[in-house]
Amino acid sequence: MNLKELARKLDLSPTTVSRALNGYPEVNAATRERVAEAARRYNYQPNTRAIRLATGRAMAIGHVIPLATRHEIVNPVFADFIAGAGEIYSRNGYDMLLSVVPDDTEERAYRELKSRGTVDGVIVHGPRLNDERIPLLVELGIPFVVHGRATGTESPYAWVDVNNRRAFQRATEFLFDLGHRRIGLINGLEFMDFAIRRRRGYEDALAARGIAPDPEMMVSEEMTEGAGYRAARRMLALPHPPTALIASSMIMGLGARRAVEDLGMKMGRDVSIIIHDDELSYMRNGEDVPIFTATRSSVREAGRLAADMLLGMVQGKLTSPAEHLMEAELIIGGSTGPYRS
Amino acid sequence: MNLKELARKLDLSPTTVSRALNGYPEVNAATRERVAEAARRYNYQPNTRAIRLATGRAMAIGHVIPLATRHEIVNPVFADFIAGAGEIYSRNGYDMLLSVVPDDTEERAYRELKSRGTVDGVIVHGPRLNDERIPLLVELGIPFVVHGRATGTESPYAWVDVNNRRAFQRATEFLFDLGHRRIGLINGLEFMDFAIRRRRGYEDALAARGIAPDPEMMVSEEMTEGAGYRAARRMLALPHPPTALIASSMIMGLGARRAVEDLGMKMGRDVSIIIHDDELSYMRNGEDVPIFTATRSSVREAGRLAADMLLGMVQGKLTSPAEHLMEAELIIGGSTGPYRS
DNA sequence: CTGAAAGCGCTAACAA
DNA sequence: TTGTTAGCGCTTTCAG
Repeated sequence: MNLKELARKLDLSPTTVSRALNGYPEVNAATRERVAEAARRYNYQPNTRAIRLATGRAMAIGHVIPLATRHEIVNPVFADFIAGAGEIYSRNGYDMLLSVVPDDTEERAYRELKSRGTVDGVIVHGPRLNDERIPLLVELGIPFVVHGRATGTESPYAWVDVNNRRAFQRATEFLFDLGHRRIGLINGLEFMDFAIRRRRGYEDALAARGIAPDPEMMVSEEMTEGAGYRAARRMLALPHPPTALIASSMIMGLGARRAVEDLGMKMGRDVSIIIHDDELSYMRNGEDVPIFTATRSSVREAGRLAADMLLGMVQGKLTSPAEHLMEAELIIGGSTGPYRS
Repeated sequence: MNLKELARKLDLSPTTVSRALNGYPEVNAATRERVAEAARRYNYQPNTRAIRLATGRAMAIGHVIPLATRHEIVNPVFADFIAGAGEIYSRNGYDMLLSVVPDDTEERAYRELKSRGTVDGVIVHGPRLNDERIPLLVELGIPFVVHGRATGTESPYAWVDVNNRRAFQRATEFLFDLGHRRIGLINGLEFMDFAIRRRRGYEDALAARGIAPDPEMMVSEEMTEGAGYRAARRMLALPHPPTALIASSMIMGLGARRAVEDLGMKMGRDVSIIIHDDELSYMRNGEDVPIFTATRSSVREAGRLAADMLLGMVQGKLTSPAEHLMEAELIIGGSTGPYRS
């Protein structure tokens, strides 16, 4: 059943039916009702391909994941973020396009996205230090929102992020309060923006206690289990080993735990580990309190928020994200870009 | 730059240009070269929206993730699978659509996919026991490939899977060989097909040793860290506790390790844990040998394979996946569906 | 308030 | 080997 057929059944022109269905004000209320009823009866579904061609909009948002950051997908944060964004898209009739692009092809990928018109906007995942994608997207005129931030970029852009710095500062302080004095950091690669911020939080906490950061206590590696394993092993084998570790991701943390095991040490006695993004790190005395990082529901809200912002930009009816930010304590959204209140 | 403009520059009809660019045989070689050259010079990119409307194809494949299975995304296997599939899509000019759909809306979601024509085919993730999606997709006539299998479904369908049964059988045997006699299974929810197969592998190994499965040694829960934690705690607190655990996912395994820690036990002495999908479970004496499960590269190959099969179905030029299967030892692909050799 | 007509940018018969 | 002519199913002026 397409528009023309439906119109014929109703003895109306396709134009009127289209207008009725799309909520144009000039349609007679009775007519509109009749149209709506018929659309329901015949289970009319507009053909998206035709809409896209006619309007010139793609009705789709791209989520671009650099292959190098593929591991990002494995992050629970990513799943929740995507789920949140997906909600907003489907509510608004948009599709979500996932592209995993090889790092060396990234620029071309964005240019094609633009010239072929497959998406109306993009969510940028895994921002890096001085991320070149941001000026590129600005230049191309593709609306975008960054999941995270890109230190060093001076182009204005919209972003949604969690407070990585504070999370690691708090985690470090927490360990200090427990009596630890030598704390190792097992971090992701420090060209990733979040990793930089996490390190800063860790160092801030050290500084507050008047402790100078020790290079041997800080590892920056790819976020894999193997890297976490090797990092922990190395640190724990030092003449003056750490008594606690902070791991920057679930998967690195798993590796670190495994290293402790292989070294014949005992968790909690010989060494303690705090894992960022670890669900159980939220719990204190059995209560589900977020201690160090964003909760699952707030990450999901971040996804909704980012999608919301982006659709606003795409459709030209922008709103300030400010009120959302109040709701989700751990999420710092913001924009120096095109937002109006 | 669109087709018409390009044609005008070349003093040719849009038809000829289209044919030249799309490799139709009837075009003069010289003309084709001239066209290709011009397309390059003017950086001509065909408008996907127009192609889609004109051909009636969506040029897109949907990956549908039930919200209940959202956690699937967090699985490293998912990331690799997606990355593999994505390769094939982009090589063939297809887009990858990700839809995370609420469980109660799933049927409607598929019907819409069909009637709005947003995708040409679908990859079904997280198949369940007697999965109703399979007959539905067959009924709707949407080409699909299942990532995994659905026990109990008698409609024929194409699928790509890893050998979950064998993986868990081997893991269990491995623990037996190490001297363990009481082994706990921390499994995902057993309406998920993979969880059923894993349990079967575990039970097969027990049976081979003449050991009857003990219900107290088998937990089936949502694949979260909290569930893994609680399951391990409960089992380890039993009067006759297990000396080893097999966890069905990284995230459950992390929870289990945490439980061991909280109970003041020592990994490797008081209890051993094998985690499925755990990168380090591949390593034996430092050598990178897959022991229990699929390797990252074979999962990626599975994604490629599934995408390949699906595109074949979609485009009507089907080929048998048999040869791929030889390459990737741990992947069992197959189809009782529309494949010809 | 409703309709006629043109057009979005491509593809695919059918002619030449 | 190339061109002419209709569409694909919708939206969007412009008239009425």
